[in-house]
Amino acid sequence: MGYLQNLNAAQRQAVEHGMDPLLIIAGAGSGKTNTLAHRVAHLLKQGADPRRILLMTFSRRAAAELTRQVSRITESVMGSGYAAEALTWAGTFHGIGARILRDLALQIGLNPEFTIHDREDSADLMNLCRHELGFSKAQTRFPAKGTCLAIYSRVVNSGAPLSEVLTDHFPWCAMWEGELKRLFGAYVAAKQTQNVLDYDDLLLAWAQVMEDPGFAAHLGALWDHVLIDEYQDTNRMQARILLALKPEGRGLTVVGDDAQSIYAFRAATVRNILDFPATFTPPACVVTLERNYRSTQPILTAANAVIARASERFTKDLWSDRASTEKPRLVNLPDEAGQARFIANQVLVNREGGMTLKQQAVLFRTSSHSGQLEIELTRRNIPFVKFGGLKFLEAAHVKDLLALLRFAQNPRDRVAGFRLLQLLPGLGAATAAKLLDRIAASPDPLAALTQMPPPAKVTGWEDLVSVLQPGTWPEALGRARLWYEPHLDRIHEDAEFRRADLLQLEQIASAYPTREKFLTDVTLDPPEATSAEAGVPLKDEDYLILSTIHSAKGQEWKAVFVLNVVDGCIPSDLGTGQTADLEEERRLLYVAMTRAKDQLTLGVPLRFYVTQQAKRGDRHLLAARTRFITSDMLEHFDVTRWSPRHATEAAAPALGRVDIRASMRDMWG
DNA sequence: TCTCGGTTTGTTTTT
DNA sequence: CAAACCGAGA
Repeated sequence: MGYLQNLNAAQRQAVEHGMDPLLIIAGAGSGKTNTLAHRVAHLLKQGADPRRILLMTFSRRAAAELTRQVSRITESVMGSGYAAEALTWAGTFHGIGARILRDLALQIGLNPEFTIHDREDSADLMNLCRHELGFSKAQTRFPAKGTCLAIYSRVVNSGAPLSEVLTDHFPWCAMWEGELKRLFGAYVAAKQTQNVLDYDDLLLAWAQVMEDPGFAAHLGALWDHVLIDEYQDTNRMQARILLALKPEGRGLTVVGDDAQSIYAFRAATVRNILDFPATFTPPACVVTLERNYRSTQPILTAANAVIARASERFTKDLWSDRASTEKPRLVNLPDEAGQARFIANQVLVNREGGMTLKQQAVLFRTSSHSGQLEIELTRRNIPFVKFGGLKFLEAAHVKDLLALLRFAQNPRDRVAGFRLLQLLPGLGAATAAKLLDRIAASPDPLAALTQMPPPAKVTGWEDLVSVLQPGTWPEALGRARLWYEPHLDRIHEDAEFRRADLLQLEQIASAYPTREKFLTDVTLDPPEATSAEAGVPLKDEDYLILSTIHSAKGQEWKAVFVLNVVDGCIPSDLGTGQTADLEEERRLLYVAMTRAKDQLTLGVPLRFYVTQQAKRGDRHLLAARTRFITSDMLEHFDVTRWSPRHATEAAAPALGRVDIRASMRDMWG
């Protein structure tokens, strides 16, 4: 078994473990994906049927990475020609849920043509209900649509009663409990009549299907092996589903690390991991991987020091035999602009030293923190790609076109219809609502729309009706884009950039066999960035990675920079002082630090300019180093100060023509 | 009833 | 500094 030679004892134990339930506690960089991939390959080698393996990961990207590794290993073991594409059940909980629900739709009282709402769509629908119930007119302010949805989602995902969720997480909304209950009732009713599901429904409906012994047995029998990655980020409902799938735990493997749990805000609970062993009799086997293959020991020492202060903790310290004399750097900087210039300098220094841009990443707590840096990078012609933050789907023009497709797919989808109809000049909210009411009352909404006389004072009605008629895919999308074209020009100043996005969307969509498959996939796994942003490089070019810490999960780079390691950013000051929230912020910093292989740099800007002020104003606040790095931990860092004041910087040096020695001198100037 | 312009508000993280 | 909201004019 040559392929097992590269594994250490613990990894090997995990790979060769039999059918009994197994929990793998895998610290950061401990070869988790590799171990999981080897286990799958090992199962296949032993004759397991790839179509009877269910593989659920946190993100689509993780699923793709895992399947890639599995196929690499199986090919080396069993010779090429053994395709890991046969792993037909690999994806996210939500993606798998959508697939199961669509398959079973007719048997569980769902219309199989259902469409899926993303977060913004759900918030819009919540808003419609909020208006209909008259809550938006209340004399005291009613919670905003996003807040309402967050509360609803938390109740569904945690399984806790509304009152408890309110007092624990939304105390300022507690006075609205009665209204919220009514609102959520209306929201659920609206989803059902409109034949739409939101993200939470994909899990909720699945969990409810599992309550039925017949369906539970049927689904449980589909798979011999069920493997779950990032188990620390699952919530109670997901655990329920899993348990109903494999009540005795046979063939069940879960992998996770409680120190990296950063999705509690989405009702993920570490209890899932902690309680896993004792759920079964005899208890599940636990394998712990604590040898780190990623980072140098000084980086791990610092990260361990940070996580050691966590109030509750279950995994041990990581260790590595990658010695290094280079401690992680903690750099004090005058302000955010200085931080941006420092990082741009350092990135170029690394690059001159032979590290490509792709081997470096800048991480931050919230998407907006990278604003200054993006400006600096653009100014210096350093290409970058940003993960997390503004999504392709959130751009108005993309949403417009998708609304058209979704409405064609499901004419009862009120959110889509509402948006679509108002694109026509002369047609506003009131008219749109009236039209939608009328077609929703008909058994065949599309026919009703088609036969309807054009509303007065509205132009372009006939074109809209004709583009909604059924057609072949993907030609229908081409027609849709052509229809949208004049509206795009009319609505948006920068139509040119946006047109490129729509072409890209068409490109992506043409790879799908049907409109329904495309729509499902695009909401569950949206493309990352828009091309409207400046300086988006081509795929094969070298570029720097900018990412939120959340989106950086599971990834690694040679050099990692963390922005704003300052109280108020990490931890975010929105955390309202709840200890549980605070602990999550600590783990967030830990996750960021453990992404680095060779070089780790934490930026601490001392001054923040307040955003809301008169132009050229000088209101600012002084920030302090994050509370998670106390002064007694500073021995693990190389603490320096950098100021651009004395730096005689050349105006926007182009990439490739950089005087390293000068920039190194300037660094400490 | 629609649109436009001014005012207010609130602002993570993601499937 | 956006986006949501509100009120006046068309």
